[in-house]
Formats: sequence, C-alpha cells, structure tokens
Amino acid sequence: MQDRVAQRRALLLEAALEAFGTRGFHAVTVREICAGAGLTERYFYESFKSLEALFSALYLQLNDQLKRATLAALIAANASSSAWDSSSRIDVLAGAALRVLLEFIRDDPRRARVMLIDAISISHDVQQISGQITREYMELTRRFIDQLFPNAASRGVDLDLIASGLLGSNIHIATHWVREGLKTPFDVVLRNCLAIYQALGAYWPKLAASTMPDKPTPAA
Amino acid sequence: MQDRVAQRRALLLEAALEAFGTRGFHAVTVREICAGAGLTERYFYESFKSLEALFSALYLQLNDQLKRATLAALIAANASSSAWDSSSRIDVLAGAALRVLLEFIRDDPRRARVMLIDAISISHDVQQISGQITREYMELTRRFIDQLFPNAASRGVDLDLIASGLLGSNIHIATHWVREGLKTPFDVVLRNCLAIYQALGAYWPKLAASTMPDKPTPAA
DNA sequence: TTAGATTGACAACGTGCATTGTCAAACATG
DNA sequence: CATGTTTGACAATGCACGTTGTCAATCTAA
Repeated sequence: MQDRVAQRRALLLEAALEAFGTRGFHAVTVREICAGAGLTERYFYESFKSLEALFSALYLQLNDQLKRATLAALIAANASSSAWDSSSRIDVLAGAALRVLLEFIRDDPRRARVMLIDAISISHDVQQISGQITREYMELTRRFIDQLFPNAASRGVDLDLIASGLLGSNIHIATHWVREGLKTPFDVVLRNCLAIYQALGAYWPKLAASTMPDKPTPAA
Repeated sequence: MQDRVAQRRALLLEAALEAFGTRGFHAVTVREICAGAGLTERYFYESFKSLEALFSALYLQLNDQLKRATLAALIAANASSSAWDSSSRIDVLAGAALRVLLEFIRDDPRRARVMLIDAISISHDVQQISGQITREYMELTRRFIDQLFPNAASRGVDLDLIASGLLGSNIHIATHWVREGLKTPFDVVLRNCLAIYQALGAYWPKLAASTMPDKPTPAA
C-alpha cells in the first residue's frame, strides 16, 4: 500500500527533524534515524537514497512551509496597506514577513539548525539547493526594496548586496536568538529586526539622491 | 629539535587551510592533510590530537590575524577622526573595519569557508569557540554603536540584537561575495556594507528619541 | 483456513577511516 | 667511525557505519 510508504516517509522526516535539528547533520547516522522513527533500516532505503537525500527532503519541506506562510502573510499585509506611504509599508510588509520567520523558528527551533546552519555546510548537492533557496529569498527581498524605492539602484547602490545584507542580518539574529535559548522576548527581536529595515528605508532616499562617499574611507 | 616540530605544525596548518578552505571540514581526512603537507601521519599526531583540534587551531589562527588587523586599522582610523561628527566617524571607523574584513576574505577566500561557514557547524567544542569569537565581534560592534550613539539603548532598542544583525549582514555579504567568485568589485561591496551602517547611524537618533512602533504590525 | 505479501529484528559484508606499530634509511653527534 | 635519534613509507589493527540479506512472525485477502 502506498499510504503506508508515505506514512513511513513522514515518520522518517519527523525523526530527521529531531536528529538533524538537535545534533546536526554530521553527527547523525542512518541507524539513529531509523531508531527515532521506530522503523528498520530497510524502510529508510525505501524512501531515501542516502542521509543527504533525507536531509534535502527535510530542508525543502521546511522551506516550502516557510515560503508559503511568508507569501500568505505578505499578500494579506499588502492588501491592507496598498495606499500608504513608504515608511508605513516597510513596517507592515517587512514586519509581516519577519514575524512569520521568527514565529517559524520560535515554534520549533530545530528548524533553525537545519535551515540556517547545516544546510550551507553539507555536500555540494545540498549547497546547490541551499544556494538556490537563498537566491529566492534574496530575490524576494530585492524586489521588495526595489518596489519601495524605485530610484534606489543608482550611485553605487547594489540592490543584491543590500538584500543579501538584510537577509544575513535576519539569519544571524535568528540563529543567535535560538542559541541563547530564545530568552530574548519575541517582540523585542522582531522590533529590532524591523528597525534595520526601517533604517534603510529612511536612509534610502538620501542615499540614492545625494552624496555617496566615492572614496570609501581608506584605512590608516 | 623544537624548530622542526613548529615547522611541521605550520606545514599542517597550511595544508589545513587548503583542504578545509576548499572542500570543507567534513570532506577532509587525516591522510589528505598529511599528503597536502608532505608529511606522514605520525607528525600529524605529533602536533594535533584530532582533525577537530587542527581545525580549531586554524580557526583561532585566522581569527587572531583578522582581529589584530581590525584593531590596528580601528585605532589608526580613530586617531585621525576623533573630533568629527557622528556620521563621519561611522564612515571612517566602520569603513576601516569593513575594509580589513573584506580584504582578508578577498586575499584568501579559503578563509571564508573556514571562518564563516564551517566553524559554526562542526562539533560542540568548535561551536563553543566559534560562539565565543562571535560574541567578541558582537561586543566590538556593540561598543562601537554604543559609543557613537549613547542614547540609543532605549525604547526597545537592543544593542546586542542590532550588533548581531550588522555582523550577520557583513558575514552574509562576504560569504555570498566569495560564492559568486568575487566578481563584484571590492569597492562596491565595501560601499554597500558600509551603507547599512550609515543607514542605521542616520536613523538612530530618530529611532531612540521618538516613536518606535509599539505594536509591531500584526500580520493578516 | 491458507497462500502470498508485508513487517520487524537483526546478522553479515564491505569499506573507509583513525590510530598505532614496524623497520629500514638518513642524519647528527660523540 | 659508530651510535643513538630522527625521518619516511607503509602495514596492521580496530572501529563505526552504510548497505544488503536472512528468516520468522504478522497481516491480508480469497
């Protein structure tokens, strides 16, 4: 029966989240996954070719969940703010997306280990996937700031780099948050993540329109 | 002779930078390190207890180099700008530190793999070290922005979080830069890294003094 | 009930690696 | 020169894991 196969696959994915999300990819073996899932090794190879394949599947699954939730929140937020000024739209849109991300991590911190730490340091295959997904989020961010400030892409401002930086700030803050055991209150984390977007949003017009330092402060 | 031991240790560290920096920690074996160093396995254990110990030593070495260069650049930059306004001091100090970081990566991109990617995903021991070093850089950044804007730590602004975000933006931009083969010009990368600092610097007074959104834009 | 498929526990095999050991050649030093 | 130390190449051991195979127990369907 195919339902049985799918059910076992789901069990394996759950065990994978537990194992990879707590001990990290490289500390996990096939036997451990099977023990955690309450299955024997045979059923591992029934659904996955290797540990890497299992990790990839888990990673893609988590990412799909996050992406769906983010896009849903974004269109909902966008519907309720389409006529406001830029500053408010940053608050609403970036706030909505950041809230989804932080809730996703807070609700199950094992996801952070899988998505934010391990995914970028495993084999070439997984890094390809991770790179592709990162590029998707960068594209989302890039489009986001591009739409808010259409005149931004000038005078040495590189939207990809800014988007990469914003993404990195979110990732690092979230990772650090989890590492510290989520002891910082959720709203404080969200507020400060958002503050970076707000700061760039406020600074953007000045940045794009007027002086950008052409000699980037040679050191010493 | 102890010089001989130290020399072999240096050879091993160099081979480690090549191996870890190009293929990543988990794809590397003791034998490969020894082959790369032109030594036999015996001399590996003469200087290091395990691959992890070698990695830790390499990581600490690289970090020491970067830290020294950064501090030197900072005091040099600080000496030449002690009386200017806040905005210019951001440009000079953050610009100097960022320049050092980006040069360090550009001059040898293998360092990025070791310091920015692998160091956070290996065993617990290495993660302890990595966490400690991250905390040091966060403290540096935190002191940096704290000194520039003493009134900032108010109204829900968490300097640790902002520092973490800035650090994350640098790390992510640098990592992405290396992944893309350093094809983006150095000055463009530097300018845009710096822009995030400048944006926060410009936004800070407003942020700390006046309205910070107390309800963080509930989504949907 | 009975034949065929499915399951579960676990043994078996092969592999790749860390780690230690062997031994002869090269070397330094009295 | 002679002796003890250092070096280099590589074999030997042991372990942990991935992967496949065995076999009896259980379940399913006529």
